[in-house]
Amino acid sequence: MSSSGNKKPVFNEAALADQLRSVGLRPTQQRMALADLLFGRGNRHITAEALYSDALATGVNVSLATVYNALHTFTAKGLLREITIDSTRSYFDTNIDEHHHFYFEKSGRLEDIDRAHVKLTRLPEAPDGLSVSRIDVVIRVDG
Amino acid sequence: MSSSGNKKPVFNEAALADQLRSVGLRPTQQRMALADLLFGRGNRHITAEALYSDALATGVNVSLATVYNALHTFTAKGLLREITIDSTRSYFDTNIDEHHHFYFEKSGRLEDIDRAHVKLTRLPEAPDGLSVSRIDVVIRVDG
DNA sequence: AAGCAGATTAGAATTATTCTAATGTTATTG
DNA sequence: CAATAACATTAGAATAATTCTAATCTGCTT
Repeated sequence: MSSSGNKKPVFNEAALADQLRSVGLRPTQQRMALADLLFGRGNRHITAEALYSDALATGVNVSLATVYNALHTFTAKGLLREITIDSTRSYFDTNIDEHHHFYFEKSGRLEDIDRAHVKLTRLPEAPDGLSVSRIDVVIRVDG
Repeated sequence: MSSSGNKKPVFNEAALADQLRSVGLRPTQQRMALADLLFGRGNRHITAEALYSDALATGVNVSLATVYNALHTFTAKGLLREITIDSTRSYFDTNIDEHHHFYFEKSGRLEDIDRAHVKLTRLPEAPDGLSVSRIDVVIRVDG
């Protein structure tokens, strides 16, 4: 499957494998295939189900449970960022730089907004000496 | 149940009923009781399950389905605002003024941030002449 | 008071996700 | 380069949150 599959990886295999190893993950067949789908074709905002469909469509042999495992593991290792829009829509964003989002309510699509375009001022202190782990800004538009 | 129940409403019944009627909703027993729990004791960030427990605890006879119905109806009528933090945590906020939130990751609690404390500048245009229906800012703190 | 639209209900159904425990794969070690 | 241990994958069951269904009930209008 790896060298003669019907969809060759967009990224160099060795580089992908190294990226996984560098965060302490074994470059298994499934992770390699999913990582290629995720990172090999520009930034994506993708749901678990959609990635699973993508994988099946490209002939990758993987179970839905593994897709969830991989997405959560990648997120925990900082390779992805999870964006929850509502209780039935959770996206994994391959752009891990600090940035924000437009959310198109009709299509359910997300679009990145560069951090330079949103400035937060007079931000209150995190109470009690706690530290801020993340700031999410979602701009919902009605289209 | 309404006038001699073991928990009297904090709000004046007639005023609550008028509030419901003014948005086109019948002031039924269940809605009145839920509205009182929601609006009769200061701003709240509450989940459907928690409101259901509250209702049972105060002797209100209501089903979980009705709690969901009421929360969604109230939200659609603009009496509540729904805040989704992650796929398993959806809160209904009785504060419908424009404002933002701290989210305490350990406790799962939300806390309001007044709009005056967050300033968004250089906000990009909504694409295509679409209009912005809402902006959510969530600041996650690790405590 | 009657009738109807709207509301409520219990329980089944659905959806997204996680768990379980058996099997398979990768990396290491000698 | 075989044995092994640790990690990963899998199918299917289980769970959790929410929604649906269809029967019953209640508030409002006449």
